[in-house]
Amino acid sequence: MSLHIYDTSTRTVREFVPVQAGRVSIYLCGATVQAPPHIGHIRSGVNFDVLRRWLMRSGYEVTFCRNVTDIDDKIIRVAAEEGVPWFVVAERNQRAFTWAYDQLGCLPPTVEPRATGHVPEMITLMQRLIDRGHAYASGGDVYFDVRSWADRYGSLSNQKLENMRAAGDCDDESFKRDPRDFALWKGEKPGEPTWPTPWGPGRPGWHLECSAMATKYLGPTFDIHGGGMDLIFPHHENEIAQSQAAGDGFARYWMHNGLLKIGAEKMSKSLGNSLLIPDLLEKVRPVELRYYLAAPHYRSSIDFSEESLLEAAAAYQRIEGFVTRAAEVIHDVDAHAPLPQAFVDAMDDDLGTPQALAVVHEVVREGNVALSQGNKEAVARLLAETQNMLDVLGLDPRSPQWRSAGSDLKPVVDALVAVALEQRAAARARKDYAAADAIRDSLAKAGIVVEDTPHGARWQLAR
RNA sequence: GGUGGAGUGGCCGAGAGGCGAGGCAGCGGCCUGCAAAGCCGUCUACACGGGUUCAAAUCCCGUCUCCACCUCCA
Repeated sequence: MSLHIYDTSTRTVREFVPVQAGRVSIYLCGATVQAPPHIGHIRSGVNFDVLRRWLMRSGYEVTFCRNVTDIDDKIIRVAAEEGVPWFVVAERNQRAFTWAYDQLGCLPPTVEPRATGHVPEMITLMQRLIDRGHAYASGGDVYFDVRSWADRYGSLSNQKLENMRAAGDCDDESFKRDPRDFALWKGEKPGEPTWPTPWGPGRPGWHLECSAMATKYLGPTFDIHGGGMDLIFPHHENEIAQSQAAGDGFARYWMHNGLLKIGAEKMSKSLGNSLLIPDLLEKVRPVELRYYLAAPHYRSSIDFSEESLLEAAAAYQRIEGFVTRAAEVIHDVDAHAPLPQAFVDAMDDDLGTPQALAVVHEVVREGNVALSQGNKEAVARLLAETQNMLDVLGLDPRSPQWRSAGSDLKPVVDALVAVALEQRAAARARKDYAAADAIRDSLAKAGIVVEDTPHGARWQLAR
């Protein structure tokens, strides 16, 4: 089986066939940088990072474009409230997003274009739409004419034009020919930043930037467009309308990740129930948070709870424990060892990470058995399989990404703990268990967990 | 009103006609000086009511509950 993915626009699972053999182009709707990211934003980043890693592992060369929309109503409003220029807010929040993506081990995008850097491309796109009779300038704004595209508008979200409500995305609706028309460009308003256009100064509306930037970096027709399910309508519907009405093929597959809920309600900036990344990283390590986000299927919603987050951390520690113990025995891991077929099948079936992780856990169990039997050959094979599977998911505990900071102190601590462990071993040898346990207890108080093995004691930091 | 999705064991979370995914927690055992880790075994399921079928968590009909989107959203 080759990769099959669920395509929102056809509502079916389709075989993935790229435009160009061996290459995949992906456009992911990133952030509107009006606030710092919450866990739901980062889930989207992690889900599509897994897609990207799986495509890379499958031999594709991947161009991954993740945009930043750095101008919109809320950014302007927040800036006004703070009494700072709009770009101060945008830059600050973009940095927060970048930090969070990095923390969670998302590979940096191939290109990360910003809306305000692509006004000329937007102007070109608007001109093309006007020339073809699908857009019009009115009252300083530029609108997309949905009735000129009535047959196809609504195809992604499976809705009919007559069932849609008015857009309400501008101050004076009277400039519109139809209330459902949406703004490509918003005319100048007092106190707002502007860029010059043939139709007067103004700023981008939401939607236009993604069409302009996707086409610029990926071409008029590209492979996969992704984002959260809440973007299906209107954002992605409008992107399709703009691009296809202008004559571009646009995305061939549409993928949407499920939303993060809290208490059965969607997490959203506007609902004020956001869980921010720094707060979560006080409870679990970044890699454990990534496991939590990657373990359920990407199209399922996740109902956040601290209990399930901690469970995920425990599950990850089980995997990590095997990798750590096995790596003490096996020093050369074959990064090109074949993946278990069940894992490949799970990933090829619309990124079935739950089943893929079940395979990981099964291999870990086998690995633990091999480890206790001292079967080095089997341990080497199972460790390689485990690490290669984890690498696809961005969860390999041995990758540089997850090596704990301050590791230059590790040899020092190791030597100090070794002294204590020698004394404990001596106490145990003379059956002075009180003394042995006292040493173990005092190490535990220092955050060091001691485990006895047939080959001596080993230690690690408590989590 | 329109569109889409969901309800699975104590908990998380897959699966989509037959063989009980996996994890967390619990219980029993092995191992251990005691632990820890690990291993083995084990308990508890498919919202409800009908139907189809040799066989239904899975298909069909109906019902209930919940969520998302229908121009702020990832």
